Amino acid sequence: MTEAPQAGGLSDRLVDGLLDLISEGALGPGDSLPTVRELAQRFSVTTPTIREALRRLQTTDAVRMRHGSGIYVGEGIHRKLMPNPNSTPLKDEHIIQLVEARLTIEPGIAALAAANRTVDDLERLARAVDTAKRAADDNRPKLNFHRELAAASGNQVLFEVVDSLLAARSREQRALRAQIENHTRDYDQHVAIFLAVEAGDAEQARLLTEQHLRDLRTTITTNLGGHE
Amino acid sequence: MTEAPQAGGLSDRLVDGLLDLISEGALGPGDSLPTVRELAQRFSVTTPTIREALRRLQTTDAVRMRHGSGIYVGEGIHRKLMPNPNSTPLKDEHIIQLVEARLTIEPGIAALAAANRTVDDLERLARAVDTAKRAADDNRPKLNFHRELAAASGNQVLFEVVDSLLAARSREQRALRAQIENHTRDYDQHVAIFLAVEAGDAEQARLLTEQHLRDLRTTITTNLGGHE
DNA sequence: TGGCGAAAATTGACTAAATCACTTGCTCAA
DNA sequence: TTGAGCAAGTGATTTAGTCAATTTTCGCCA
Repeated sequence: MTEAPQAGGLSDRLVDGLLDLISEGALGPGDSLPTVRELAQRFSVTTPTIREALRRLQTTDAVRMRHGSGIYVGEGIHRKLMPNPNSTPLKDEHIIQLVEARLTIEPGIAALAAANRTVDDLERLARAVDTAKRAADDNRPKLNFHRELAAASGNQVLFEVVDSLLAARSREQRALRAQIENHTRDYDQHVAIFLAVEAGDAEQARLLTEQHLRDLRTTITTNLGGHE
Repeated sequence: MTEAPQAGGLSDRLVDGLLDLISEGALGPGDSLPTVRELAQRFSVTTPTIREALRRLQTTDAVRMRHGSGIYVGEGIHRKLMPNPNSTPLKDEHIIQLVEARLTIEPGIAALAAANRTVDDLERLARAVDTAKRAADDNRPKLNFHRELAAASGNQVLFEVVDSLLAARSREQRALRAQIENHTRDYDQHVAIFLAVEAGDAEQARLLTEQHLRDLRTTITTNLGGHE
């Protein structure tokens, strides 16, 4: 019956209206939107009101508001899955659940990557393996091995899953992580996984990734359980 | 150079301040927050400004604003992963990627569920199996089998992964889904998976789930790929 | 006494009109 | 060519209200 054109509050409708504006304009990340004042006029509301809708879109990086410059479409506009941008500090329990989730998910992704990787993927994977070694003096952006491995699977959704899991942790565990991780062992295992992916050996990539994450889980649980 | 006492914009600081308010007050979903005017006064800003921060928190269901009633903590406050709340319509390509992602992830979750399920999990799983049959006349909430299966794994992060994947699709694919899915086959396969989980047979649960999702993928790709 | 219903208080939603702060691009001189 | 500085454009925030939905209060009536 009622097709519910009035979904709810004005703010909800403005969010939809802004998303429509982006869709209908075929706008992508980096493209600019009208000014706040123009948007307010176009939707027949005042600036504080359109601003609330823009803040909601900013939360998921659907838009970016740059002071003095303008409003732009962000990378989040195409995203399907994401880490909670309003996250509360993680408890130890969740850190363990995070690594166990990766242990469940990533071996299958490694197998997919071995089957689907392109030469471009291999190049980025190789750079990711090295990134850990060269530390900070590099001018090129730091690449995370597990993130690039997921990208090599060719499935954007799986990439977003892994990216979200990694982001959820790195939000605050950076200090601890640097201490408890075994960088030498990680490097060797990353190299082994890379070689399996390069060779297109899906089963080997799966097994090596599983063992790699099993070791990581052991390291984390022992360093976390004895402490607090 | 970079003295960085100011984390960023005022709105960012207000979001953090509100999250701190929730954390320090040990508030959980359902608990109420001060009124907009009180919050504005407490943070020494005006109402439109605190309102923008509240809208950002509302985006992830960290808070809920109920007109005339008040502001309350929402379920999203504990969430680590979520579907994009400002999503753009999915393309066919992404729908296929979604089911392939599930095919990669869910068999392992089924195995975990077989190992970790409690009697309470089994009861909810059984209800989820039936839900599809009884359609809408039920007063009890509809339970999704795959969501409950993920819950039975005992890992909250894995549950959120599956929940996000399911939510991303169901946002708009409901009409299509009803047409292309084979409900009878799904029911039979759900029953088989349930029995394996109940028996604690992890490998059987993994294999059955893999086959179930393989069938689902075939159904979707054939009904979708007519143009490609 | 019990509860029903209207009025009042509370609270979020939104408007309106400014002012402040940051960016960008332009001009012009060194 | 370079750099400083000005000026216009744009987002950020304030101030001071009005409107609308909910909740509570309390008197009236059965």
